[in-house]
Amino acid sequence: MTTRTRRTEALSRERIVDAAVEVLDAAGESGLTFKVLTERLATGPGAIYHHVANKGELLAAATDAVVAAALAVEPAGDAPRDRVRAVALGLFDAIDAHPWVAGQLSDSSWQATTPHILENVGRQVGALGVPERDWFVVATVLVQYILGAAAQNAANAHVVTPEIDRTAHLRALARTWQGLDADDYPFVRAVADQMCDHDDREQFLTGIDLVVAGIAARYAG
Amino acid sequence: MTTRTRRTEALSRERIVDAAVEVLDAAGESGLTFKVLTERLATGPGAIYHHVANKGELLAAATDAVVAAALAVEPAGDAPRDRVRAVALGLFDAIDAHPWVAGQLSDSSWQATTPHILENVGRQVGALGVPERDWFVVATVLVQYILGAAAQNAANAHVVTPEIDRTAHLRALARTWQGLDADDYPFVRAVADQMCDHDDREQFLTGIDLVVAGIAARYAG
DNA sequence: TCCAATCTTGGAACGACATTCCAAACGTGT
DNA sequence: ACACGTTTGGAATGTCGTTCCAAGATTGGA
Repeated sequence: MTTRTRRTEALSRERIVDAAVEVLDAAGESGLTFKVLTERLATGPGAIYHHVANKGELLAAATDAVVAAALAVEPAGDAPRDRVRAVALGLFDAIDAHPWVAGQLSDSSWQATTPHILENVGRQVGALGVPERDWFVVATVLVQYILGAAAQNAANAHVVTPEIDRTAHLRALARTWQGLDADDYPFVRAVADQMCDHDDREQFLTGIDLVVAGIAARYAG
Repeated sequence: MTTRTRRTEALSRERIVDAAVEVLDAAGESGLTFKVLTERLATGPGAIYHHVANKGELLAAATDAVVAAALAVEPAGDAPRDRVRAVALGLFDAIDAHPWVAGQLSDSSWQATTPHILENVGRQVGALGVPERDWFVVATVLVQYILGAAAQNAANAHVVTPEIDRTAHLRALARTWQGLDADDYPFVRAVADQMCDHDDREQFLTGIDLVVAGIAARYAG
C-alpha cells in the first residue's frame, strides 16, 4: 500500500483550485491572495507553490474547473436549436454565478479551455445544416457571441451584489441615458426605457436565436 | 490673463491619459506602473494622484480614449449592412491595435463608454427594418458580438508579438488539436485545419454578416 | 526494523507595487 | 510685496506575489 491518510487532509492541486474557486466566488478576483489562501488551507505559501506554478496558472485552473463543470451536463432536446440554446445557457449561467471568469476570457493562459467549449458548441453546428467547410467559422462565431454576451452580463451584474438593487440601478442608469445630449445620443435616449425593463437571460437567448436564424438563413436549401 | 505657460508643459489629466495609452500599447497592462509613468512624465506619484483618483480610473479613461477615437470616424456606405460592418470593423481594429482594451471590457468602471458604442451601432439598427420596440435587444446583441469577438481575437493575438510567428503558432496549435482524444473531441479534430488557415478579420466580418442576416430574416416582410 | 533518499511543508525574507502624506514650490488676486 | 489656494514630487507605508531554505514527513531498500 502506498499512501493511506495524513494527519490533515493532504494538500493537492485539486484542493488548492477548489479553495481558490470558493474564495473567488466570495470575494472576487481582487479577493484571491496567497494570504487568504494560506489561511484557508492552514499552510504556507511555499506549500502552495509546490503544486501551482504561479497565480496566473491558479486563475486559469479555476476558470477551467468552472467551465468544465458547466459543459459536463449533456444538452437536452432534439432540435439542434434547442441543443445550442442549452449549451449556451449553461455557459451563461456559469459565468453569471462566477463573474470573475469573465475577466479571464481575455487572458491568453486560459485558452487551453477553448477546445472544450468549441467541441460542445460545434457538435450542434453540423446538425444545423452547415457544410463541413464552414464548420469552424460558424462554431467560432457562436462561441464568440456566447462568451462576449456572458462577459458583459457579468460586468453589469458585478455592480449590484444584492438582487433588489438591480431595479433601482437600472432606473438610475436609464435616467442618466435620458439626460444625454439629444443631438449626440438620439438612439440611446430612445431605448433607455427598454433597457430598464429587459431580462438578461431572455436577452441572451434572443441573441442566440438571432445568430442561429442567420446560420439557417445562409445555409437554407 | 490666467495661465500662460510653465517651465515644463503643465501636467494635466489629458496628458497623463495619453502617456498611459502609450505605455499600455508598448508594454501591455502589466507594464503600466506608476513608476514608469512618473519617469515618462518626469514627476512624482503625488502629482499624478492629484489629477487621477486611482489606477482603475486611469485604465478606464485610457479605454474610453481609445474607443472614442475608434467611433469618431463616420461610417461610410449607403446600405445599413455596410454601415454596421464599418462601425464593427472600427472597434475590432481599435481593440486589435490596443489589446489591453479587451481586458477592461469585463470591468464595470468602463461602462460609461457603453452608451457611446450603443449609439453608433444602434443608429444602423433602425435602418435594418427592426421595429422600435426591439431596438434595444437587437443593438445590444450586435454590441455583445462585436466586443466579444474583438476581445477573443485580442487574447489570441496577444500570444504572438511578431507577425511572422502567427503561422507557426497556429500550426502548432492545430497539431495539438489533432492530437486530442478521438472520442472526446471529434469536432475540434475535424476543424483543426480550418482554424489554421482562417483570417481573423474575415472571420469577424462573417460573424457580423451572420447576425445581420438573422436580424433581416426575423424582421423580413 | 532502520536508514538514506526524496518529496512535501510552512515560515521568513525580498522586491515591486499602489497608495498616502507632507512640505516645499508655484501661481493668482489683492 | 503679501497671503492664500493649487500643484508638485519625494519619502514612507502596507500589501502583494514570489523565492529560498531548513525542518518534517514519506517511501523504498537493506
